[in-house]
Amino acid sequence: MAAGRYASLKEVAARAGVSFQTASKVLNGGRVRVSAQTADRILAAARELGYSPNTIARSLVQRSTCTLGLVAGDMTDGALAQFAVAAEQEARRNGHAVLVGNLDPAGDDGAEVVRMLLERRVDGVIAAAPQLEEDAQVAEMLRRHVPAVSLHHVPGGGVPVVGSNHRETGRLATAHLAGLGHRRIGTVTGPFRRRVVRSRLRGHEDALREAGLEPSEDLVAEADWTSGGAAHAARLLLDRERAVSAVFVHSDTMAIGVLSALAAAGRRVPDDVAVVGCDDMPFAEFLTPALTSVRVPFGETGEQAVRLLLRRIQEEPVPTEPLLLPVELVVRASCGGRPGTRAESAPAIPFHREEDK
Amino acid sequence: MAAGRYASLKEVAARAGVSFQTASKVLNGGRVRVSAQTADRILAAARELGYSPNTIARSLVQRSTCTLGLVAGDMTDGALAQFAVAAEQEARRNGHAVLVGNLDPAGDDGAEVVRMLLERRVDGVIAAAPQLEEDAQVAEMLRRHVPAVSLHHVPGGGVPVVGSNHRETGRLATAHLAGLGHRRIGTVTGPFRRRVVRSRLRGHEDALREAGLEPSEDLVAEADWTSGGAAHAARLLLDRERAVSAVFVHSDTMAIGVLSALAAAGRRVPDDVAVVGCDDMPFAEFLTPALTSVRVPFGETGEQAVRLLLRRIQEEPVPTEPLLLPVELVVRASCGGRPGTRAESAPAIPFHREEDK
DNA sequence: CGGAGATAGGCGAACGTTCGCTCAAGGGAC
DNA sequence: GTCCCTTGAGCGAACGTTCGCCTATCTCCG
Repeated sequence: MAAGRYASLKEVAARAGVSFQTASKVLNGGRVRVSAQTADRILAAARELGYSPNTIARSLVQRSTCTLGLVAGDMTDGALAQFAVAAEQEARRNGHAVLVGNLDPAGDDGAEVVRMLLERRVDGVIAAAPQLEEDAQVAEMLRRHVPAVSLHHVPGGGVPVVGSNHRETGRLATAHLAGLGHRRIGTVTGPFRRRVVRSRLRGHEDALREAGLEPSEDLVAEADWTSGGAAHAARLLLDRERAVSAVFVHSDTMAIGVLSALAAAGRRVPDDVAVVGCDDMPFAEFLTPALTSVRVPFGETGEQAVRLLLRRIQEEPVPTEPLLLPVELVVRASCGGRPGTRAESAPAIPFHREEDK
Repeated sequence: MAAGRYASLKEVAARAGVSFQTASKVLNGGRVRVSAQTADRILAAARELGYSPNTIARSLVQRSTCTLGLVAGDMTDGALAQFAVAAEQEARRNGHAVLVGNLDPAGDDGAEVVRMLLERRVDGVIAAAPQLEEDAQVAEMLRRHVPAVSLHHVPGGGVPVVGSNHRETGRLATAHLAGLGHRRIGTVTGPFRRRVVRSRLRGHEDALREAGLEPSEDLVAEADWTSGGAAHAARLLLDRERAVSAVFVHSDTMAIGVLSALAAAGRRVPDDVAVVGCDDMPFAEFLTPALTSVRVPFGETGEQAVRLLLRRIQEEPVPTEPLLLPVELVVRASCGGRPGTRAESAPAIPFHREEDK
């Protein structure tokens, strides 16, 4: 019941008959000059007492907690969860723990969350909360006080960005639809105030123009990343433009809502309307019909973010341009194309243009 | 670039012309006897230097980190993510941070993750990883070293359990299907080795018997919580028992796979086969057809888990029986019932029978 | 005018480490 | 037999707090 007290170095040392500093060298220090005998005695004593190093004390003297902070936007979104899990595991492989702060949906508590992390003296911060991409106060805190990396834009810069190629994501999806002969291609987007949304929209328009089509506001419907919001937006889109024959949706979760709205409107997918999502969540393949989607490497992004952050913490030089991982189109039944084919985004990492991210 | 060093109490005190202990009292201590003048000077100095208390040092002397550890199974599962976010926010409201460790899918690194948390001297641990429900080593670590609460069974007990009423979940879903007149009711489950699965299955069988039906192994298909696994299991189920007219699926994510398999087999939902899921994920309402589901209060569970853990940390007495939150059936189109109605699980919290959880 | 009590603030110790310096003993080379 | 070097281990200091106790000054009362 009462949590057993932890044995300290002093207790271990006493039991082994050495000074606690010597015990420290054996148990936690690296290379030291101690006789094998003494070392064995110390190790035995530690084992018997169940010694567990107190990293708090260690942090104090070493001025490093081996802990990273993760500022998370909406973790219930599968995409961010994939990122976060991969990031934590990569951090742990490198001896670091991860302290998580989940923002409220509006992101109003960004400064509070970052302050919490700073007071706990995290060695670095990963910002993964698009709600904060225009938050100058948080940006300033990250710039001034702690090494950081971000999944999204940080006002004023100074924080390396890791992510995927959002513009290419939009381009890939819509180019595929255009390539199938669609002329009236709509899109259901996330909130316009998010840069990721504007980037994907730009890619979407790139693809339209490449196909000789003119972007039209009537074919764009803004939603809020939820299935419900997307269903509503899709209804608006169908009302405005009955001739729409294809839709690019900014996330697979929203695609669920779009499919729902199309079914309710009596449009068959893909016969009447083709649909392409993005993220390529695990469930996408099992929607009805199976959803064509642009795969975004969230897990790999999480690992890269941690690696970059650890390098920054070591004060190694890090690239200043955003590191954008490539995305790939996974074709399935929902667009009426030939399922099974994949189109990878051409360029390798890293990308260099700010407007891509 | 170089992370600015943090100002210490000594520096603040020097600037304000007081001893650092006095500064400590004003800045971090509670009620102290200090003149308003002095306090102002200290506060001003702290503001000017951007003082941020070093909670590491505080933790060392107070022997409390105000940090909780969360051992997470599969965070990419929306249900656990809801739990984790609510738990973290509740912890933060109470001045605690949350350190997360994500298990590998097999859960083989449970002891390693818990050790990492213990070395960081978390004040308590929340176990939310069904992979560990038979892990005696982890159970022993939790029991001996730190206050803990668990979302699942812990071998040997001694760790309070918080969760929802899984047996009732199964009962509610299947009773609804039976009430609609179905006689051949199948179920696609999670892995049998998970207690939650066996509990839900027991509830399912309860409902069958209450309706005068005899449970049959042929109507049970085991899956792995994924859409793909569920699709496969559903195909097996249809092969074994072509007469099945209703299916209870152990999660909404798996229900996606079941709907997919039914569509592929040419069975219409709900006309040919009725489907009920559980979890009531946000997307459930927007599947085609809208999915009837048993709502499980993951967020509330997370909050309760944290409250219980904090009480345990304060050494307040906590109930020894599992705290099981009620679930409710949300009826939608997929079962062919009358959408919009809800059936709440009758009993209030807490439940007392071990086999319920 | 003396003493008690309140008020403001200082001071030493402790928390559990790491780090670098010191010191004793032993061994080999001359 | 002396000197030096290596090896093994001890020791003090520091990291930035909190906590309890101590002290100096002031106020008020008899």
